[in-house]
Amino acid sequence: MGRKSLKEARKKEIIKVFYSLAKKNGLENTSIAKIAAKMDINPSLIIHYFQTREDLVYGLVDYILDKYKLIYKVSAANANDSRKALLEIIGNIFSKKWNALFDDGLFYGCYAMTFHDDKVRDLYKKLLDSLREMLMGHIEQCRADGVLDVTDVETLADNIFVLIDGAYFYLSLVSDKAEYEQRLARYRQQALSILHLKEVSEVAG
Amino acid sequence: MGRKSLKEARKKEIIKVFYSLAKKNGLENTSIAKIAAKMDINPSLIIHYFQTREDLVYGLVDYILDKYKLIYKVSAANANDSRKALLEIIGNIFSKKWNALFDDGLFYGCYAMTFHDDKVRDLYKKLLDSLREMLMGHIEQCRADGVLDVTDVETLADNIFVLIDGAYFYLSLVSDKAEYEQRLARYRQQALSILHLKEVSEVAG
DNA sequence: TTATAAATTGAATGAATGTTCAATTAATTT
DNA sequence: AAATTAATTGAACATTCATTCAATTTATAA
Repeated sequence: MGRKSLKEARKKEIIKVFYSLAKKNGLENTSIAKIAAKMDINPSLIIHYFQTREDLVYGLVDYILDKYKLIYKVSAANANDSRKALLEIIGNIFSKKWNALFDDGLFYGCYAMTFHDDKVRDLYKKLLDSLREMLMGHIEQCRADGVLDVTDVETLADNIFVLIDGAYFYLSLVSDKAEYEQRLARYRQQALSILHLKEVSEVAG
Repeated sequence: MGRKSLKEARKKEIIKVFYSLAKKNGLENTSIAKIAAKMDINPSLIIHYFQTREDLVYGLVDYILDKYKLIYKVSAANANDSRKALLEIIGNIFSKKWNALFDDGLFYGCYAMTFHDDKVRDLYKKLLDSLREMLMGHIEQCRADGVLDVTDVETLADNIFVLIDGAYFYLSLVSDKAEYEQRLARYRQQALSILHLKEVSEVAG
């Protein structure tokens, strides 16, 4: 009885427009009214789905973190080869795929919110911790398969994450394309070096 | 003739209040009106000194980056001993001094602005680059003094910075005090290890 | 066709925003 | 004391903001 609910689909649409506008103009310059204008709908419709702007922002954070997670995804082709899986992840992280997949500006913009919003902080913390767990799992698997010789898996994983976060922090300020790619390649090499892995051949994506 | 100008002193006062409010409530929740209310002055006075809110924010960014720079300052006592100087810097960076000196939340908040504001981007880029130059200078001096055995000074300095930025990115989400300090100590050790320096004794601060 | 439930609109709200301008107060020099 | 310059106030501005609520449109099931 009654009309079919479009709730979830519509919410996602709204968040996508929110994302694209905030990517262009910044989080603080993106209002509900502007999102509505871009979608050619009434602002009150956005409030209808997200009760407050706060909730809308939480939705955006969820969306962003979901995208972020994708970078760590291992393709089916490499799922059963622990070494290839690890190489694929490292490859994805230090590649243009990163930039294609999502916007660093928004990632840092929402990250800055973690300092004043406990919910956002929890979302970020949980995501980052789960990614660490995931990477530790892969490393552990490599060790079990005799591919890697490690004693402290957790520290090793942490070193990789420090490298990632530190690398992109400065990289985001490098506008020269050549320098950007050069650095990216160096950081990838460094990651492989930390893992005592050598980049022998192409890895399926 | 006429009244003495308080301009610079007053501007600094305003920025300090801006800083403290933004630290507590976030950059986007801190308006000119709120700053004025806190100072018990008229909002138009703030506009009188900073013509637009934009300029006010630039003032804040300057203020924050100046504070940031202080962490890399070497005390007079260690200025002539290249090894001690380097140890002091590393010590300062991976210590509570960092948090005492300034707020990471605002640092990241302004950092997020770099993605949409060219001026802020330039300010950040120039600061970070000048710090790299500075560290390279110290490392170079250590090499000249036979304290350090390095070939590629620039890469070495970059590795240190990646460690710093990567470390604090995750650290800012660690709320457990014990874990925080434990990690901090480990990252400091790692920095020293990268530099092939050993932490022998206390260093004057 | 009618009942129902969700989607959507539209108008209105009050509060807060940054900014303006003229008027006033306060300090300093001649 | 008069002139001068800066500090500061106070009132007003148009905009934008998130949010409210009632009314209307649209799709689906009975």
